[in-house]
Order: sequence, then structure tokens, then C-alpha cells
Amino acid sequence: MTIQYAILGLLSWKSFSGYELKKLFSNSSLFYWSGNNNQIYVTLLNLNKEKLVTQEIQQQENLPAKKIYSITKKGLTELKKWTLANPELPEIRNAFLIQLAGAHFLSHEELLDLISRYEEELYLALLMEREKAKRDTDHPNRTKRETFLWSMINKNFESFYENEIKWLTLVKKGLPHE
Amino acid sequence: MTIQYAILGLLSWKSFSGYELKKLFSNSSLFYWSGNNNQIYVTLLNLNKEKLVTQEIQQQENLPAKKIYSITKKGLTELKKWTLANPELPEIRNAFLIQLAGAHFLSHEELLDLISRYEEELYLALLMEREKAKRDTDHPNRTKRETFLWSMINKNFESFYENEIKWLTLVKKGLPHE
DNA sequence: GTAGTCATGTAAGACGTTACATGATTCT
DNA sequence: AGAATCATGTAACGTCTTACATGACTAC
Repeated sequence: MTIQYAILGLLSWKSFSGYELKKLFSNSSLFYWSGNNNQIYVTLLNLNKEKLVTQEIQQQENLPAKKIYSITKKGLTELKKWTLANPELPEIRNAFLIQLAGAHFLSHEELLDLISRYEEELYLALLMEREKAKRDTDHPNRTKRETFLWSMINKNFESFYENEIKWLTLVKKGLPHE
Repeated sequence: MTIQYAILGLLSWKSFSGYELKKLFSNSSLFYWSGNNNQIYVTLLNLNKEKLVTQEIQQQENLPAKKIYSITKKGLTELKKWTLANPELPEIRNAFLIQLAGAHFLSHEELLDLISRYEEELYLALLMEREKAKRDTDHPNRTKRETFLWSMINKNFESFYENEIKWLTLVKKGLPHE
């Protein structure tokens, strides 16, 4: 379970309510969890039980009350331990490649069509990443290093899609007509 | 659940036992499921119940009996339907990027160390992909197209790691000393 | 004799998504 | 009138991994 570290990471920057975290998650490629209620709210309740975060209820006029979560010293220690730990390799799950692998009974036209539909989705995804990068101010930028790292994280996603598009071009070029 | 289509795809090439499929899965980046028993054996039993595959028990001397699974016409129809369907975008889950995102409390040295540990893992993974590509004959290669597609699938993984390494180089170059 | 391969299967639990439930306010 | 946003939480289910269970044979 990494989601707890993702949440601790965000809380180490500033305090958030569950609802705010949920919105951050659902707009983010980095925090890939779908931003569903269950995982976030349940994780926050557990983090609170383990005293890695604290809860503060904030009443609002004309709106339901918020629970603002803040990271504790214990939480910071846990987070730092994880941040320094050996990085894992990224997990890639590419269903399109599995489709390609089973493409032996497709006609040349069907295959080209499949490829161009994948290409279109990649283009769209790349554009969305670039748009997000422009708008995106939801990250710490107190120091040059923080600003730089966040820009590189955005670039990582862009460059993934660019790389995938380049690869697809090679597929289209080399594909035997038979 | 895509694993059933992954299995159908392999069975559309030739018949396999559960144990053989399990080995294919655990050596493969494409078929990313960990090659655990439960999913494969249970999925095979379900596919059999739905008449998408047939089972044939093969007795062996000095070894336990095998269950050889073959795809049915119904299975081929299902598989083709899925293969022609709109491809999904790849899912990438990169915990290292989440570590980077929370790196604001690391020293310059700690951060450089984290980066170089990730770099080493990427190199290793790239080498392993290249080795696999050399040895790899576990795929259909009856036509030029099949051979080409399988080589491009291997290249996709290699190029992912190469791209990631290039990106890391940019991170190291641009990282502010502060 | 200990570990590994061949071969199938079940059980338990972690992780993740979708949907349900509530209720006021605001926007179209 | 209907949908969207704010806000929290639960229930049910699907997916995925680890571990357990059995048993014969092989290799060191």
C-alpha cells in the first residue's frame, strides 16, 4: 500500500481535507489511484488511528463541515523513511500490446485501424498532460528544487506519451503488408 | 479483467497447460500478472465453464498429469471481438515519482543517492529486457508480420526504460544545488 | 537430505473501483 | 426541475498477490 505515503507526502506540504485530497487524486496521473472515496477516506481514518496525522473539524456556513488533516512528527518520520527507501521499478500495464500480440487473425486494414485508434488516444493523453502542466499550481514551489522536480515529474508523463507515439510510428513504418 | 483475454490470446497460438501458462506469465513483462497460481488456474476453470476453452487430460510417466487447454470457436470469436475493441491507455504506476514529489525534506546528497539507485534499477531492467528479447522464442512467428510485431513488443519495453534513463539524466543535470 | 521442477488446486488477505447513502446549496 | 458541487462515509465487488496444501521425481 503506497497510497498512505502518497497522502502523507501531500500532507507534508500542507493540510488537506479528504475531499480536497480526493480531487487532487482524480486530476493527477502521478497519484494514479482513481480518486475514489473508499481508499482515501478509509486511509485517512487509519492514518489518524496510527497517529501519523491529526484531524481538525472545521465548521463552515452553508456548507457541510470539513475534516482537515495534518501530518504529525511521527507521520513525517514514517514518510522520510519511505522516501529514502529503495525505489521500485514502475509498473506498466499496456493492454494494447496484448491486443497486438494476438493480432495474427486481424486483416491488414483492421490492424492499421487498431493502431490509429491507439495513436489518437495517445495524442489526446499527451495534450491533456501538457494542459495540466500549464494550469498546475497544486504543488509546493517554495524552493527552486521543488519547482524543478515538479516540472520534471510532469515531463516524465509527457515524455512517456511522446516515446510511445514515436514507437508507434516505427510500428506503422515497418509493418509487413501481408 | 483482461487476464482472460491474455490467456485466450496465448491459446489462440497453441494449446497450453496451466503450468506452462504460469511460466510464460512469470517471465513476461507483457503479461504483467505475477504468474500466480490462483488467477491462472481459476481463470482457466472459468473459461472452461463458459466453453471458451476445452480441457484435455494428458497422462505422463513419472510426472503428474497435465490439463491441456485449447481454445474453442466461441473462444476465438470472443477474443477477436476484444482484439478489435478500442485500446485503452497504458497504466503507469511509478512510485519513484511519488518519492521525488515528496523529496523536499531530503538533502542534496540523499536525493542524488535516491536518483542513482533508481538509475541502477532501470539499467538492470533494460539489460534483462534485452536478454529476454534474444532468448525469446515463445511467440508465434509463422508470418513476417507476427515476427515483426513480437519484436516491436519487446522494443516497446526496451524503449520505455531507455526513455526513463534519458529523463533521469535530465533530472540530474538540471537539479538545483540547494 | 534439501532444494528445485512438475503439476494442480484452495484460502486469506491486500488493493482498487463502482455504487450506494445522505443532505444542503448553487448553478443552468 | 435537474444537475453539479461540497462533504463524509459504507457496502459490495473485482482484481491481484502471497501463502498453504499435496505429492512424486530429479539433481546436488
